[in-house]
Amino acid sequence: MTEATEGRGKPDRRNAILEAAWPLIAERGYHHVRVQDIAAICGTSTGTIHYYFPGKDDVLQEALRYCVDQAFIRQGEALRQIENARKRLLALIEMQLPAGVQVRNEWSIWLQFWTETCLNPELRALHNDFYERWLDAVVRTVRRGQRQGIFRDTDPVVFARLLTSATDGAAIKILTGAPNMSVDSMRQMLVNIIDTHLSLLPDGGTRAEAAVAGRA
Amino acid sequence: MTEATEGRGKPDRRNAILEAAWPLIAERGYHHVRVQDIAAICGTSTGTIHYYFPGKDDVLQEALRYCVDQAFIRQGEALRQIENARKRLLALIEMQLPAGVQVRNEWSIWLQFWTETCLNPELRALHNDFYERWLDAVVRTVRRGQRQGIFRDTDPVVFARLLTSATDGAAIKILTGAPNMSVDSMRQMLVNIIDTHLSLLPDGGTRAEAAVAGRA
DNA sequence: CGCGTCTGACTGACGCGTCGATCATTTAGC
DNA sequence: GCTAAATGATCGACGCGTCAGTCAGACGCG
Repeated sequence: MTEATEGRGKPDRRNAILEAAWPLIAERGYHHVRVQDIAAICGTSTGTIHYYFPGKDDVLQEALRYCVDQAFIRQGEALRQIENARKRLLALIEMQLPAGVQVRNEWSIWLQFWTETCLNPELRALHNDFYERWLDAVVRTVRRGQRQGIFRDTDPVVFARLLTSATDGAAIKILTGAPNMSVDSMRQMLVNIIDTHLSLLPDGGTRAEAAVAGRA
Repeated sequence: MTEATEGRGKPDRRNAILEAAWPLIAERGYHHVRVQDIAAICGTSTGTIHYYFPGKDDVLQEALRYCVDQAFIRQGEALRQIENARKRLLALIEMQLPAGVQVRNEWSIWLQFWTETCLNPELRALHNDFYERWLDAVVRTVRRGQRQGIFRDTDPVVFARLLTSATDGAAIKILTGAPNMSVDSMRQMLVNIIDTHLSLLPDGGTRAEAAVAGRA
């Protein structure tokens, strides 16, 4: 795969194709994206797309990787300056809320990625590589909080399983337009999970502070 | 839609087509199912499929409805004889665990349904109709438990949001082959949610009993 | 500097396989 | 013998991938 999908020519053009491809996938869906559509957005021809990528599937898979990598880098930068573990978790949650178009599109990509992975086990390795990063981010933040003495000693892996499951499930509800879930109630639910499972105080601790930090 | 998809002829043949279609969708994916494939399983021709359904999309959408309805009926029957609210919830969870091929396929259908609904808002009404049933089942069971005096007076809707989100998220992890989630840890996680949010005792109550009932 | 050559990005019309849908025809039931 | 049910060859649209060709700029050489 490395040499097959390794781009020829200038990487800016190649990136332009990927940058055009992934929002298209997010909005129309993997199976409804035509090579012609990507070419049109880049202001180029279908031949050019095939000049940089062997086939349509390669464009789409690379676009997937591109999108996930971009998001991961963005999150990493945002978290770098936050020391307090609780605030890191809250910031992590805040960045996952499908509020803007960007994050909504990223969730759409994930949803489709899940579907394809479920149908085609060959994608599992790639998927789990991506997903593990996000899960590890939670686990490491919990451990940090426990070292800082602001979190109870809950099993970090078990907690991360719960938090990420609830996050994914809630995002689905929002994307599908479920009437009983909104961005606000998603935030509230996730913050509540943190309070319930990590807080030192039995009643859940500083809810008010959490809500404020969550909106930052 | 009503008259367009309303079947002609004997309903057994029509149902046979749907019965053949939905596992095919679950295993190969909506977009990879050919009319020819469905016909082949039924031991019939593509013409017959089009005799009962106007187009391919109609077959697939009806198959979706068929699958969801069947599952809902099955669950309703299983729950009918269970009086105790906690045992009802545990049974509900147990039936959602993607352990066998049947339930796995149903989750695959849901996953694809979510994806399509996210991409095509016209499906939202249908999707929310289906989803609401499952959410209501949880809400009503919680209320029942509160009337029975075995559940704390947590907000049933908020609780249902959490439980269903976590369920959906956990199922996705299992279907995508995530290394840190198994059927057992999914069960454990969901039972733990019940204990934490509904149990009368502060420590979570009868975990042992719950685990046993869960396997029934 | 000027000329010829070469390379490599880019084009877009076309071939070809695929698949949904059609419809003339056959078969079965009453 | 009439109607409903079922067939499957055939049509036509669609879209991926190919490939012969264009063009601009780099390069070498006198």
